[in-house]
Amino acid sequence: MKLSDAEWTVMHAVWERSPASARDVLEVTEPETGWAYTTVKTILDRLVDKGVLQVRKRANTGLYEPLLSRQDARRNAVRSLVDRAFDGAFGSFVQHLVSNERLSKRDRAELARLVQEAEADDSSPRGSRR
Amino acid sequence: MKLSDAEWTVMHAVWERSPASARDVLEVTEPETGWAYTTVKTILDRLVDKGVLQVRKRANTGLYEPLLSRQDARRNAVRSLVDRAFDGAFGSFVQHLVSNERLSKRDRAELARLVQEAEADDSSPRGSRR
DNA sequence: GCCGCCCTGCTACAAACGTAGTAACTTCTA
DNA sequence: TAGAAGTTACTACGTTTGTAGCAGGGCGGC
Repeated sequence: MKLSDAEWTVMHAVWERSPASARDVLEVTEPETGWAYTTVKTILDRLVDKGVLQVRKRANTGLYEPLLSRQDARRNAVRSLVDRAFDGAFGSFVQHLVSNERLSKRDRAELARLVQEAEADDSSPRGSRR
Repeated sequence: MKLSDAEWTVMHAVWERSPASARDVLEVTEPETGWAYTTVKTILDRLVDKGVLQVRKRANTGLYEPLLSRQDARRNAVRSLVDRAFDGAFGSFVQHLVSNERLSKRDRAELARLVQEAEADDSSPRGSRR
């Protein structure tokens, strides 16, 4: 499932506040976006249509909850980027990151550390996942 | 500059064949996309409008050349992803990659190697970049 | 019980995108 | 040089996205 810019913004708010009313979302996003209440509402509705949010009625107010985790959304986004821009090759992507993005020293250290950790973790028989 | 899916596809072809005629692009993309000639033409024109391609007339045929390198396009795309999905935090992005994307053992090794390389390179006084 | 406020459900509308057709013009080629 | 074949310029049209207004219905306070 593909999220647009505005949808990402709303989703972040929902992930943060879930279950969140439209007003909750507005409160979180308004400072950044200056959106009208109904704008938020429209986006929420579209997200429900897309099946990525679920709505539960509490009195006359809808409470929205994610059906897609932030992590999964991120995974999708990364995959999509890799597909569009790196011809689906995760390797090229990684290579680009390390050689063409300016990682701060800290990022790089972090990256190195995490790689190590992941490496260590690798013995766990978690299965291969396509 | 933000590229759409179709635009990425065309750009890849142009990067590969530059300077490329519309027909060149069609040849490259057709197997994948099944596009009509005019579809390619439309996208090329839009890319020229966006200022990311340049066209030079050769006889009655336009030859297109990138004004944006693949690398820069990729950088933009990565930045945009980080902004949308990771709240602009490159660190979280990197963290996500290593802990939540399934890197193959090879990717991971690659990653580790590249990190090291980059690290070694770091002594060059290239400045800090915001 | 009534009123005001908030919420929802619809509608709207311009820009971007995906995809393509048509007409006219240019350029080989026989 | 006239027709064939390719190329462009323009138009088109449905969908998605960004952004929001309006009208009507319900709920909480007085």
